[in-house]
Amino acid sequence: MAENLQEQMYQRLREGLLAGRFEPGEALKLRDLAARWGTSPMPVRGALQRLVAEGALEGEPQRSVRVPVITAERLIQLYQVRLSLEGMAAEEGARRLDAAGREQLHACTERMAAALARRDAQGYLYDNSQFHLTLYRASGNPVLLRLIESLWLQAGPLFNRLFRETDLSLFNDFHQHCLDALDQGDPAAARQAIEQDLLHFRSILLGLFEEAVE
Amino acid sequence: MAENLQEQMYQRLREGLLAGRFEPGEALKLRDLAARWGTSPMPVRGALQRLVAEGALEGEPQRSVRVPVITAERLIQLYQVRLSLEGMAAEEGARRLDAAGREQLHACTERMAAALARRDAQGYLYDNSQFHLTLYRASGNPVLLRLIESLWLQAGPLFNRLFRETDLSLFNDFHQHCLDALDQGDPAAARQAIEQDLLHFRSILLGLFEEAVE
DNA sequence: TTGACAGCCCTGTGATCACAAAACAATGAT
DNA sequence: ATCATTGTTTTGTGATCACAGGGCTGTCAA
Repeated sequence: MAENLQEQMYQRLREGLLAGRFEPGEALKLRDLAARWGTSPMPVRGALQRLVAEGALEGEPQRSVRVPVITAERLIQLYQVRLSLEGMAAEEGARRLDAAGREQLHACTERMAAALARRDAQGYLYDNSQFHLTLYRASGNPVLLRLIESLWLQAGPLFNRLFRETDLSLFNDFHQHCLDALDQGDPAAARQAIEQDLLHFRSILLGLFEEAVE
Repeated sequence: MAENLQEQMYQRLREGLLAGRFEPGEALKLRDLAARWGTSPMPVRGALQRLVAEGALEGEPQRSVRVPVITAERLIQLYQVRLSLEGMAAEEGARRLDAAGREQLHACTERMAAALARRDAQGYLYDNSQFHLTLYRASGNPVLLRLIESLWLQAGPLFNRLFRETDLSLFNDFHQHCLDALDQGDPAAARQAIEQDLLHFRSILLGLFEEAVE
């Protein structure tokens, strides 16, 4: 098992959040979660407060912690920052990525193609995140990495809707462009490919909002 | 007073951290702080964990929380991200800032000049932060703002050295350039001014490291 | 004199309890 | 019927206690 209970609770909540298992607007109550996981409310409290501090949940002082409801406006704001941060991480990562890292990225894209073929959105998204993460990690900037992960967590609650409502054919593949750029040693092109990928994803997510308005 | 104790503890710790009242590498111990502020260890624990989650303190699982020691490498990484994020916030803020906001910025620069004249580094830095904050706030992007504040907190422990060791004549003033750009309605120029300001600050801080090596 | 080991103390963690404020529901008046 | 108000329940917060793991020190052997 892990070191301490609070860390376990945090991981479970984070995982559930990224998988979109919590409804936006849902109130996460201490004693409920504690009872469900068989612990005292104490470690759950810590885990929730940590997620609030990271911006993944929102909680006013004396009230229950809630899963944030993402508006289209907030989604745009989120992606404005993601574009800047992940663009930088991609460019810097492209400069420093070694052969082993490139191999990992190739493996990821192959698995993504396979997942796409078998219409497995969840698998696709998982390897997608792995692809981005390993590239960004190569940038060697932990400050940057922490912020990016924080942003991913904030977008998490939207992904459950992707699983259900999205046509898989919408998933385009800018990762191949990125790989080509990496093999040619062109960091600027790698950055551009990543930014294109993010923009494409953003438009898909924004599309979900327009459907919801109807 | 405030709503709950944990929030008060958090504000006190944050303030002390930004003012550089804690030594880098210093271990912050629950019962010590609790006794000093006259509370139980519980709210202090929450406040410390929150600061760890925000990256302002570092704490391994079962060990005491410590004030991070900033290396030159980490400083460079920090400023790489600050440059990108605050540049974006400045440009967007410049686009949306209204007349009242511009008035506040003018007041800030006047106070900064006054502080400089009376050799008050602390006062200068305070109004400096206010200047940046009001400009960034005008960007209307809370996601961005949260990340920037998180980065400021990470650089906090360095500022106490500025108070003591730095020649005030080193403080240059790129804020006037920024104001000019704002009055002319030129967001790109405003961004450039802010970036110049950050780079200048960065070189001052890096200078402190070279002294320390001797 | 120096190295290792054992003991104690210090420190973070988790559980239980007591409390206050907020959310909810039932009851009453208009 | 609708809204305000009051009483009850729920829910987060803080304190105290019990526990376990790490670190430090003193002692003993080589």
